[in-house]
Amino acid sequence: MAVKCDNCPLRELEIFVPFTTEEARFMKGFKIGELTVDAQTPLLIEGSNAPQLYTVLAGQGVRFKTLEDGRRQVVNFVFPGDFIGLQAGVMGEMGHSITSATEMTLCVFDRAEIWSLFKSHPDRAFDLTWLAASEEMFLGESLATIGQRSALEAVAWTLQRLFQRGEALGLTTANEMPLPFRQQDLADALGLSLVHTNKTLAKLKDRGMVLWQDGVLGILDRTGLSDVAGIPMEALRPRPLI
Amino acid sequence: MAVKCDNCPLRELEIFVPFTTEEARFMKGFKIGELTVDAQTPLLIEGSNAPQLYTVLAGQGVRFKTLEDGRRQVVNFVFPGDFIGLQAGVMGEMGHSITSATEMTLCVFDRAEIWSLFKSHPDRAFDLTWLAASEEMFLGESLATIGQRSALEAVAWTLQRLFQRGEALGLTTANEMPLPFRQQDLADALGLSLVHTNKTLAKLKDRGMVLWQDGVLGILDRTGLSDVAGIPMEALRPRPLI
DNA sequence: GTCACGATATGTCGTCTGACATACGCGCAA
DNA sequence: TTGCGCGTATGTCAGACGACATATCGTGAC
Repeated sequence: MAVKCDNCPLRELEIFVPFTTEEARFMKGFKIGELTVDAQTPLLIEGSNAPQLYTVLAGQGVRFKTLEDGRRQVVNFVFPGDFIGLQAGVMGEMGHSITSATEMTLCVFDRAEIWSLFKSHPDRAFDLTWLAASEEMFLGESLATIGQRSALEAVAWTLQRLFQRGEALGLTTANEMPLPFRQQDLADALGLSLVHTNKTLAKLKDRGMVLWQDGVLGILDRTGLSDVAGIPMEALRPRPLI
Repeated sequence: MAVKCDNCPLRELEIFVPFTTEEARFMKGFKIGELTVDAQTPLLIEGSNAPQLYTVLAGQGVRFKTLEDGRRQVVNFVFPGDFIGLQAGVMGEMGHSITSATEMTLCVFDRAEIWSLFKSHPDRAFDLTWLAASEEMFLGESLATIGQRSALEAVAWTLQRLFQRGEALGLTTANEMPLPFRQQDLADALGLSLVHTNKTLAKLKDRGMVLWQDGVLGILDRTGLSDVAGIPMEALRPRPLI
């Protein structure tokens, strides 16, 4: 890990969420610095109370829980703009771990400053709650996917949601986006075995719907994929940025 | 549905969260009234933007999502003290529906007042975020349960968590608590078929661990159940009340 | 009383998914 | 070059879970 500030991609993000000058000044004080980590680096650990919170500026990661016997559940995938450490920030304990999947650049905040945010910037505090509620909503959908959908439906649904997120973030070019995760990560996200996930992916590939190779996801048949996934292929609304 | 105020169980709840006089005055203005509904009454509908939010004063309910083809995923069970409608309150849209399982008494709030809460009562706004983060944490655990645990483990885990919640709320007497849900609700919560849920429950009953009959859950072997569930059988921390 | 309906219970059989084995390609180190 | 580890791919077999059928019990309508 090394703190650095060059080549900062923050400008990109400011396109999405324009700050007022006062807000910018406050957030600047809120911000401790920037952090760049390598791929496969643990950022936050389940059960810990991290003193620092992050906003992802670049790179991707994985949120996951580990059961006592080693089984792993991927709770969500982390993308630029995501806020990391909210649970530690308000509850004093993370419910899951977070690890980078690629090199990541993070905006670092001080946990103790959350209070001042609630006191002096209620609109930003509201955004924080919005993020938490949004995450809760997504987890509810994931629950429905894992609980109710078949393996084929679940994989199609997940790839579609990932691509929708990519589109909302401008990570896509034509019908492709970077997806630097392993099949094992997807399997752990869906509660499927690695082998069955692989075979299910092969089925979607055979049907000419998706192509996921070398860390790049390609959507070849949007409508077909939507039919299998059971949700319309529309883009997502933008999220507030903390 | 009928609004009434007699026989109000609010006193009970105030034991857990003492308000300052100013807070009490504010919350009193925040509160519109009380609502009592029969069992099996829809309270909030997925996708809707309810003008009113609730805190559960008495009774139990179910949060659930419905897929296009009718499949149902129970997201969580609702107990006294739970806040209902947060997603509609901050995002303008519910991600799941909520239906009462028993007769329920609810404290009614105005959705529009959430803003004033953030502006003038940052500590209460913080509690709101705490609740959202807490719910997110629980959903993460549920994901891990549905995704990773076997049917037997999952049922044991759920019954244990339900009993822990009951203990934290003072709903338990000795080793029993009211659990007015159907086996179908549990099945939909775990992504299992009704039949398999029934057989799994029978297995736990045969082992002398639990007894769930006539809306009453009895824990006969706490340590045995904990072993199967894979989590220690300790009580939960109290939650803030909105 | 009796009929219908919902919830729970239990058996049989089929299938979706997991476990295990094996193979291929690639990057990396000796 | 050779060997090793990691991720991906594919086949066979086994098991957990779902689908269907059926039965019991209690409640409510008539």
